[in-house]
Amino acid sequence: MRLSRYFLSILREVPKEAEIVSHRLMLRAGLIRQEAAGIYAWLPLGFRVLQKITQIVREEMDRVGAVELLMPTLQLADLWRQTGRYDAYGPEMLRISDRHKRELLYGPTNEEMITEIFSAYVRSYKDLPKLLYHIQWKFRDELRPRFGVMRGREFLMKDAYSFDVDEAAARISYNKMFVAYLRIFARMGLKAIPVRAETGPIGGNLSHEFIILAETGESAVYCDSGILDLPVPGPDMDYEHDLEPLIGDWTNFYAATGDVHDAARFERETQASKRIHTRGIEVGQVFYFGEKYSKPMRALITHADGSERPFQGGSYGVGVSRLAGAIIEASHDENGIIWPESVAPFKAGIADLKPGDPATGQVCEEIYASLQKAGVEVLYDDTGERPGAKFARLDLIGLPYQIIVGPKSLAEGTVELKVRATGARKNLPAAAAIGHLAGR
RNA sequence: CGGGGUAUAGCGCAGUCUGGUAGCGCGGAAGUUUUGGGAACUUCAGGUCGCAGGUUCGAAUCCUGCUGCCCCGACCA
Repeated sequence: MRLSRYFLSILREVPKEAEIVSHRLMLRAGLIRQEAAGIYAWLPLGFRVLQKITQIVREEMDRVGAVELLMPTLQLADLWRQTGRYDAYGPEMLRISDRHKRELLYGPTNEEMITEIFSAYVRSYKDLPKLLYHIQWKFRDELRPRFGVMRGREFLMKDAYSFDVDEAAARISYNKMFVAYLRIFARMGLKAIPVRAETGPIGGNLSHEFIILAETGESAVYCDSGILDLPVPGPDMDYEHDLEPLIGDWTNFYAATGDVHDAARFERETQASKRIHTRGIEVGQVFYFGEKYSKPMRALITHADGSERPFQGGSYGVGVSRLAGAIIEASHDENGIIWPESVAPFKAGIADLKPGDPATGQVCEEIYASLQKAGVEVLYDDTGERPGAKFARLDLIGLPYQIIVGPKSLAEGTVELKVRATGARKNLPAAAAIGHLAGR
């Protein structure tokens, strides 16, 4: 993409309303624009990031055998009345009525709807287990939205739902999702740790929150450093094997957020040298809830013995739009964002330091064409800005690599390749720079 | 929802106390000189001063009501 034809407007000054670093950088780098409290438009550069995050989530869901569908944002109030949640939910639910005075709501979640859909088609134990998911915008009318997309009112979520015949089977589904989550966050360059979460009135111990570590995170985190060194399963992970031992590895270490932290237990279970106290951001939760929805909604499964029983359900959320902010919290410096390559809006930026000069222009064009041909996503700064402005802008938007083409290095037959994360630069011939980015 | 702020050009702000017909910086446009870490100068464009009433010869400024937005707390993916 040529920057001169793109739609990108960066801000030099910091918008006043933004308190935390990710919010400031997202506004400054032209990723988002606030349209109302907690409601944002995703500008082209930000939208690309959102798409990258979405795609990683999608790939990992597909890998565990989850099946994607798409449910609407608007739901009928009557559906929620079946579980009593319409009245229980409170003012966080955005209630709407249509021209016929029919009561609707903008969905804050979809358990009722997926249960209704599932039970309309599936009756037999032979059809289980099933995992379904969708990636959709949701709305919660937060009293006080803040932190940009980290806590908006409208937000993009991946919600997965599991359907099983009994608790033992449900646990298998839960474990699959647990492992998929480890992979999702690792692929985004994040250190994520599962933390045992409150399960509310349902009971049981099958709920974990996934916290990514970021020093500017919103909640305190206490954990055993051992959990940070655990290897995340690779893409060849066999999800059909027994995952209990693996889950055990990840859940045996002490890990807690500030609100549930037990200092005495922490000291008892963790050696002093391995105690870590840092901060983090919740980006996902996995949850087994049994018959919470299937029972009141009479979503019954016929078992082998002829009996009919509600299915055992679980739900698994990932805050997709929140992740965009969370990744920045975890990866930035004083000059701007440092995108992990997997979610970067473009892999590289090319800067022509002397726009109008035939020599630098031609080399830039060649590099641009070659990278495009090789399928490398690249943003070519072909504008007439001065070098300093181009450097500052590229650093701010945080593309992993910068190819800097200026008369100085060109006189020696080289261009400069800069790695955003480390600041490392080296001069090398254009062909070598292309080869480096295009992979062998 | 309690407490505290704030609203003036795309962004950051001054002007409000003491009423007199709107200003600065960034950003945008044009030109000249520049050109390896957010250039300098000149010129230009851009505002129903959040909205609605009221007081006044005259309101960004004073009064009343409303709304948006932000911060702290409680709450949350």
